[in-house]
Amino acid sequence: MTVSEAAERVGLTTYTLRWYEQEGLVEPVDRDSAGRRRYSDQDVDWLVLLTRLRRTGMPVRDMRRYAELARQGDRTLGERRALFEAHRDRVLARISELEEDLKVLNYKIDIYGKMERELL
Amino acid sequence: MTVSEAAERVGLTTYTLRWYEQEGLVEPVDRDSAGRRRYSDQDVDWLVLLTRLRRTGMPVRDMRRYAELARQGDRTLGERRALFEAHRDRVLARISELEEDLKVLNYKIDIYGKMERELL
DNA sequence: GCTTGACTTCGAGTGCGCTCGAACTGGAAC
DNA sequence: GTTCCAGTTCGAGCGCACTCGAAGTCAAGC
Repeated sequence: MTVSEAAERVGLTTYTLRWYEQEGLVEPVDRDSAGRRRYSDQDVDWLVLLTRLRRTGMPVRDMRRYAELARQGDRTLGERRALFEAHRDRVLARISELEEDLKVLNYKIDIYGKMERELL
Repeated sequence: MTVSEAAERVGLTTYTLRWYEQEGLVEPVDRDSAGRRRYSDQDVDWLVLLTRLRRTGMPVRDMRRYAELARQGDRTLGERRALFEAHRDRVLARISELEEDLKVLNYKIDIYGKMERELL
Protein backbone atom coordinates (compact mmCIF):
# COMPACT_ATOMS: atom_id res chain seq x y z
CA MET A 1 0.00 0.00 0.00
CA THR A 2 1.03 3.63 -0.49
CA VAL A 3 2.46 5.93 2.13
CA SER A 4 -0.88 7.70 2.57
CA GLU A 5 -2.78 4.42 2.95
CA ALA A 6 -0.26 3.23 5.51
CA ALA A 7 -0.46 6.57 7.32
CA GLU A 8 -4.24 6.26 7.43
CA ARG A 9 -4.01 2.76 8.89
CA VAL A 10 -1.53 3.52 11.64
CA GLY A 11 -2.88 6.95 12.47
CA LEU A 12 0.23 8.92 11.61
CA THR A 13 0.82 11.47 8.86
CA THR A 14 2.80 10.73 5.69
CA TYR A 15 5.36 13.25 6.96
CA THR A 16 5.83 11.27 10.10
CA LEU A 17 6.07 7.95 8.27
CA ARG A 18 8.88 9.25 6.09
CA TRP A 19 10.56 10.83 9.06
CA TYR A 20 10.40 7.54 11.03
CA GLU A 21 12.13 5.84 8.14
CA GLN A 22 14.76 8.55 7.95
CA GLU A 23 15.33 8.28 11.70
CA GLY A 24 15.89 4.55 11.46
CA LEU A 25 12.74 3.53 13.32
CA VAL A 26 11.62 1.65 10.23
CA GLU A 27 13.69 -0.29 7.74
CA PRO A 28 13.88 1.30 4.29
CA VAL A 29 10.48 0.52 2.80
CA ASP A 30 10.22 -1.28 -0.56
CA ARG A 31 9.77 0.95 -3.61
CA ASP A 32 7.82 0.47 -6.84
CA SER A 33 9.37 1.10 -10.27
CA ALA A 34 8.78 4.84 -9.87
CA GLY A 35 10.57 4.97 -6.52
CA ARG A 36 7.38 5.26 -4.47
CA ARG A 37 7.16 3.52 -1.11
CA ARG A 38 5.06 0.36 -0.93
CA TYR A 39 4.16 -0.66 2.60
CA SER A 40 3.50 -4.31 3.42
CA ASP A 41 1.20 -5.56 6.17
CA GLN A 42 4.30 -6.34 8.22
CA ASP A 43 5.49 -2.77 7.79
CA VAL A 44 2.13 -1.61 9.13
CA ASP A 45 2.28 -4.05 12.04
CA TRP A 46 5.69 -2.71 12.94
CA LEU A 47 4.46 0.87 12.74
CA VAL A 48 1.50 0.04 14.96
CA LEU A 49 3.87 -1.38 17.55
CA LEU A 50 5.95 1.79 17.33
CA THR A 51 2.87 3.94 17.92
CA ARG A 52 2.14 1.93 21.08
CA LEU A 53 5.65 2.55 22.30
CA ARG A 54 5.43 6.26 21.52
CA ARG A 55 2.07 6.55 23.21
CA THR A 56 3.51 5.07 26.37
CA GLY A 57 6.12 7.80 26.32
CA MET A 58 9.10 5.92 24.96
CA PRO A 59 11.54 8.45 23.50
CA VAL A 60 12.29 8.14 19.79
CA ARG A 61 15.91 7.48 20.74
CA ASP A 62 14.89 4.29 22.57
CA MET A 63 12.60 3.22 19.79
CA ARG A 64 15.53 3.55 17.41
CA ARG A 65 17.62 1.40 19.70
CA TYR A 66 14.85 -1.19 19.74
CA ALA A 67 14.58 -1.09 15.95
CA GLU A 68 18.34 -1.64 15.67
CA LEU A 69 18.14 -4.65 17.97
CA ALA A 70 15.21 -6.09 16.02
CA ARG A 71 17.21 -5.76 12.80
CA GLN A 72 19.98 -7.87 14.30
CA GLY A 73 17.76 -10.90 14.66
CA ASP A 74 17.28 -13.55 17.32
CA ARG A 75 20.53 -13.00 19.14
CA THR A 76 19.15 -9.74 20.55
CA LEU A 77 15.97 -11.27 21.93
CA GLY A 78 17.19 -11.03 25.52
CA GLU A 79 18.15 -7.42 25.13
CA ARG A 80 14.83 -6.55 23.53
CA ARG A 81 12.98 -8.30 26.33
CA ALA A 82 15.00 -6.37 28.92
CA LEU A 83 14.22 -3.13 27.11
CA PHE A 84 10.50 -3.92 27.19
CA GLU A 85 10.61 -4.99 30.83
CA ALA A 86 12.30 -1.75 31.82
CA HIS A 87 9.76 0.18 29.82
CA ARG A 88 6.89 -1.76 31.33
CA ASP A 89 8.13 -0.73 34.77
CA ARG A 90 8.15 2.89 33.71
CA VAL A 91 4.62 2.59 32.36
CA LEU A 92 3.45 0.99 35.61
CA ALA A 93 5.07 3.81 37.58
CA ARG A 94 3.44 6.34 35.30
CA ILE A 95 0.01 4.77 35.86
CA SER A 96 0.52 4.90 39.63
CA GLU A 97 1.52 8.52 39.38
CA LEU A 98 -1.56 9.37 37.33
CA GLU A 99 -3.76 7.56 39.84
CA GLU A 100 -2.21 9.62 42.64
CA ASP A 101 -2.80 12.83 40.73
CA LEU A 102 -6.36 11.72 40.02
CA LYS A 103 -6.97 11.75 43.76
CA VAL A 104 -5.93 15.39 43.94
CA LEU A 105 -8.19 16.17 41.00
CA ASN A 106 -11.15 14.44 42.64
CA TYR A 107 -10.45 16.16 45.92
CA LYS A 108 -10.44 19.53 44.18
CA ILE A 109 -13.65 18.76 42.28
CA ASP A 110 -15.27 17.78 45.54
CA ILE A 111 -14.11 20.96 47.29
CA TYR A 112 -15.29 23.17 44.47
CA GLY A 113 -18.68 21.44 44.53
CA LYS A 114 -18.98 22.03 48.27
CA MET A 115 -17.97 25.67 47.97
CA GLU A 116 -20.49 26.21 45.20
CA ARG A 117 -23.29 24.80 47.35
CA GLU A 118 -22.24 27.00 50.25
CA LEU A 119 -22.50 30.09 48.10
CA LEU A 120 -26.19 29.50 47.34
CA MET B 1 11.42 31.48 51.60
CA THR B 2 13.73 32.22 48.67
CA VAL B 3 13.25 31.13 45.10
CA SER B 4 15.81 28.33 45.49
CA GLU B 5 14.16 27.04 48.66
CA ALA B 6 10.77 27.09 46.99
CA ALA B 7 12.23 25.37 43.92
CA GLU B 8 13.68 22.69 46.16
CA ARG B 9 10.34 22.11 47.85
CA VAL B 10 8.22 21.82 44.74
CA GLY B 11 10.79 19.97 42.66
CA LEU B 12 11.20 22.58 39.95
CA THR B 13 14.21 24.72 39.06
CA THR B 14 14.53 28.40 39.94
CA TYR B 15 14.43 29.08 36.20
CA THR B 16 11.08 27.37 35.90
CA LEU B 17 9.65 29.14 38.94
CA ARG B 18 10.46 32.54 37.49
CA TRP B 19 9.16 31.45 34.12
CA TYR B 20 5.87 30.24 35.63
CA GLU B 21 5.44 33.66 37.19
CA GLN B 22 6.22 35.37 33.93
CA GLU B 23 3.74 33.13 32.13
CA GLY B 24 1.01 34.03 34.57
CA LEU B 25 0.71 30.60 36.17
CA VAL B 26 1.62 32.18 39.50
CA GLU B 27 0.66 35.58 40.85
CA PRO B 28 3.56 38.02 41.18
CA VAL B 29 5.41 36.77 44.26
CA ASP B 30 6.09 39.13 47.17
CA ARG B 31 9.50 40.79 47.20
CA ASP B 32 11.83 41.75 50.06
CA SER B 33 13.45 45.17 50.32
CA ALA B 34 16.12 44.16 47.83
CA GLY B 35 13.57 43.05 45.25
CA ARG B 36 14.13 39.33 45.86
CA ARG B 37 11.17 36.95 45.69
CA ARG B 38 9.83 35.64 49.00
CA TYR B 39 7.61 32.60 48.64
CA SER B 40 4.91 31.88 51.21
CA ASP B 41 3.59 28.44 52.11
CA GLN B 42 0.49 29.22 50.07
CA ASP B 43 2.68 30.02 47.08
CA VAL B 44 4.31 26.63 47.49
CA ASP B 45 0.94 24.88 47.82
CA TRP B 46 -0.19 26.51 44.62
CA LEU B 47 3.01 25.46 42.86
CA VAL B 48 2.59 21.90 44.06
CA LEU B 49 -0.90 21.82 42.60
CA LEU B 50 0.49 23.15 39.33
CA THR B 51 3.09 20.39 39.22
CA ARG B 52 0.30 17.81 39.62
CA LEU B 53 -1.55 19.35 36.72
CA ARG B 54 1.58 19.41 34.55
CA ARG B 55 2.42 15.83 35.43
CA THR B 56 -1.00 14.72 34.27
CA GLY B 57 -0.27 16.32 30.94
CA MET B 58 -2.23 19.54 31.26
CA PRO B 59 -0.79 22.08 28.78
CA VAL B 60 0.67 25.26 30.27
CA ARG B 61 -1.98 27.15 28.30
CA ASP B 62 -4.75 25.45 30.28
CA MET B 63 -2.93 25.93 33.56
CA ARG B 64 -2.77 29.63 32.79
CA ARG B 65 -6.49 29.65 32.13
CA TYR B 66 -7.05 27.93 35.47
CA ALA B 67 -4.80 30.44 37.25
CA GLU B 68 -6.77 33.30 35.70
CA LEU B 69 -10.04 31.81 36.93
CA ALA B 70 -8.64 31.28 40.42
CA ARG B 71 -7.58 34.94 40.53
CA GLN B 72 -11.15 35.98 39.85
CA GLY B 73 -12.45 34.45 43.05
CA ASP B 74 -15.52 32.47 43.99
CA ARG B 75 -17.62 33.39 41.00
CA THR B 76 -15.47 31.12 38.81
CA LEU B 77 -15.81 28.04 41.03
CA GLY B 78 -18.17 26.34 38.59
CA GLU B 79 -15.85 26.95 35.68
CA ARG B 80 -12.87 25.70 37.61
CA ARG B 81 -14.75 22.57 38.60
CA ALA B 82 -15.74 21.97 34.97
CA LEU B 83 -12.11 22.43 33.92
CA PHE B 84 -11.00 19.84 36.45
CA GLU B 85 -13.77 17.42 35.52
CA ALA B 86 -12.83 17.61 31.87
CA HIS B 87 -9.20 17.08 32.79
CA ARG B 88 -10.05 14.16 35.05
CA ASP B 89 -11.78 12.50 32.11
CA ARG B 90 -8.68 12.94 30.00
CA VAL B 91 -6.51 11.46 32.74
CA LEU B 92 -8.86 8.47 33.07
CA ALA B 93 -8.73 7.97 29.31
CA ARG B 94 -4.94 8.19 29.43
CA ILE B 95 -4.77 5.56 32.15
CA SER B 96 -6.98 3.22 30.10
CA GLU B 97 -4.77 3.79 27.10
CA LEU B 98 -1.64 3.00 29.09
CA GLU B 99 -3.25 -0.15 30.45
CA GLU B 100 -4.06 -1.25 26.91
CA ASP B 101 -0.51 -0.59 25.80
CA LEU B 102 0.76 -2.47 28.83
CA LYS B 103 -0.98 -5.57 27.49
CA VAL B 104 0.98 -5.27 24.26
CA LEU B 105 4.17 -4.84 26.24
CA ASN B 106 3.46 -7.91 28.34
CA TYR B 107 2.52 -9.90 25.27
CA LYS B 108 5.83 -8.98 23.66
CA ILE B 109 7.81 -9.80 26.79
CA ASP B 110 6.10 -13.17 26.90
CA ILE B 111 6.82 -13.87 23.24
CA TYR B 112 10.46 -12.91 23.58
CA GLY B 113 10.76 -15.18 26.61
CA LYS B 114 9.28 -18.09 24.67
CA MET B 115 11.53 -17.48 21.69
CA GLU B 116 14.59 -17.33 23.91
CA ARG B 117 13.72 -20.69 25.46
CA GLU B 118 13.19 -22.21 22.01
CA LEU B 119 16.63 -21.14 20.92
CA LEU B 120 18.34 -23.13 23.65
C1' DG C 1 35.45 47.96 52.72
C1' DC C 2 35.99 44.01 49.84
C1' DT C 3 34.62 39.49 48.34
C1' DT C 4 31.27 36.14 47.69
C1' DG C 5 27.24 34.31 46.18
C1' DA C 6 22.49 34.26 45.60
C1' DC C 7 19.55 36.89 43.60
C1' DT C 8 17.56 40.18 39.57
C1' DT C 9 16.02 40.94 34.31
C1' DC C 10 16.29 40.12 29.49
C1' DG C 11 16.63 37.79 25.51
C1' DA C 12 18.52 33.92 23.31
C1' DG C 13 19.19 28.94 23.00
C1' DT C 14 17.88 23.92 23.49
C1' DG C 15 15.71 19.35 22.75
C1' DC C 16 12.08 16.88 21.24
C1' DG C 17 8.96 15.32 17.80
C1' DC C 18 7.25 16.37 14.29
C1' DT C 19 5.47 19.51 10.20
C1' DC C 20 5.89 21.88 6.20
C1' DG C 21 7.34 24.37 1.74
C1' DA C 22 9.69 24.09 -2.51
C1' DA C 23 11.10 22.01 -6.39
C1' DC C 24 10.76 18.07 -8.86
C1' DT C 25 9.05 13.35 -11.01
C1' DG C 26 6.27 9.95 -12.97
C1' DG C 27 2.07 7.23 -13.82
C1' DA C 28 -3.02 7.52 -14.77
C1' DA C 29 -7.26 9.78 -16.76
C1' DC C 30 -9.20 12.36 -20.17
C1' DG D 1 -0.14 14.48 -25.09
C1' DT D 2 -1.31 17.44 -21.52
C1' DT D 3 -3.23 17.85 -17.03
C1' DC D 4 -3.45 16.23 -12.58
C1' DC D 5 -2.23 14.24 -8.46
C1' DA D 6 0.24 11.69 -5.35
C1' DG D 7 4.39 10.77 -4.61
C1' DT D 8 9.78 12.05 -4.06
C1' DT D 9 13.99 14.66 -1.43
C1' DC D 10 15.94 18.30 1.17
C1' DG D 11 16.35 21.51 4.45
C1' DA D 12 13.95 24.78 7.15
C1' DG D 13 10.45 25.91 10.57
C1' DC D 14 7.37 25.20 14.45
C1' DG D 15 5.29 24.58 19.19
C1' DC D 16 6.07 23.39 23.56
C1' DA D 17 8.26 23.75 27.95
C1' DC D 18 11.74 24.93 29.67
C1' DT D 19 16.98 26.29 30.26
C1' DC D 20 20.64 29.19 30.21
C1' DG D 21 24.13 33.13 29.63
C1' DA D 22 25.18 37.77 30.49
C1' DA D 23 25.30 41.72 32.96
C1' DG D 24 24.06 43.78 36.91
C1' DT D 25 22.55 44.39 42.17
C1' DC D 26 22.60 43.80 46.96
C1' DA D 27 23.21 41.91 51.73
C1' DA D 28 26.13 39.22 54.65
C1' DG D 29 30.60 37.43 56.28
C1' DC D 30 35.41 38.12 56.86
